[in-house]
Amino acid sequence: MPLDTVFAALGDPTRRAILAMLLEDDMAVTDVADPFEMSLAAISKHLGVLTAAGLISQEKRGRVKWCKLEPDAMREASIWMQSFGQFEAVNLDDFERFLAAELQDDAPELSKG
Amino acid sequence: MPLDTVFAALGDPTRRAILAMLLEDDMAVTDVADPFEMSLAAISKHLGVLTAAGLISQEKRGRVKWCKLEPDAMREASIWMQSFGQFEAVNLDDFERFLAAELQDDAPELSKG
DNA sequence: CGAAACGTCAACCAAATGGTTGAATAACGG
DNA sequence: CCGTTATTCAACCATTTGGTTGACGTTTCG
Repeated sequence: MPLDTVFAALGDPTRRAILAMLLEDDMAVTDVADPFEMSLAAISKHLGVLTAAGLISQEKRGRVKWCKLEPDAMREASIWMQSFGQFEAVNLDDFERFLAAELQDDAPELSKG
Repeated sequence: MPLDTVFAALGDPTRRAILAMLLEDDMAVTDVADPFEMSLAAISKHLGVLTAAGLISQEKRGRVKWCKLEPDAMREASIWMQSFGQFEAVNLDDFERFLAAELQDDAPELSKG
């Protein structure tokens, strides 16, 4: 069941941090591991979990294995959550304002004040 | 970290099934357990996990403990996910700050529009 | 009162998870 | 070729997870 693996994968803060990093750019395994205070092997395992969940893909070029975010994998899970529609547009006003500010210029200091 | 517990809770199919049941109506623990082929104690544990994650609440009236869906708990997780699927352009740091601010003032009116 | 229903607790178990280390494999680069 | 870099594999370990059973406290009801 993809929902099982996707949600389980997202349940770990290290893996969410990895996804956040990959949001900015594709990365090699070693570079993904760099900011973390754990072994490369541990990160390699986390990447395996993310890959199994379909949240990222890995492609080997030469001796470097590139990790790439696969945002589509979250779609099903996201849709499942939204089916609990009761929780109503998560403050969509605030969210849209956030997005507008975000997409408008490069680095808005929105949390300021 | 709420995201940890929410995602981890959602990673189990039994617990997702329970949430789906509670979508229809509040239920007593025994009735929640009924359709499952596992012990009442096991379901009780699952309900504990869901409660710890804030995804449901439990209120005891008489000898019956009623379980109620708390859809708000999914908001943060849902927003987090949507940032990947649809809004790759957002700055994740800003986004985390937005989330923090958003959740700080206690579930701003989400009642339907 | 005494029995049954509701639910949790405690002890236990197997399997999965998240981490470690050290050796192994593969590809570059001098 | 040989050393170095990139990554995984294998074995191991501690902890958590998801389940079981049986005993236990409450509340309801005949």
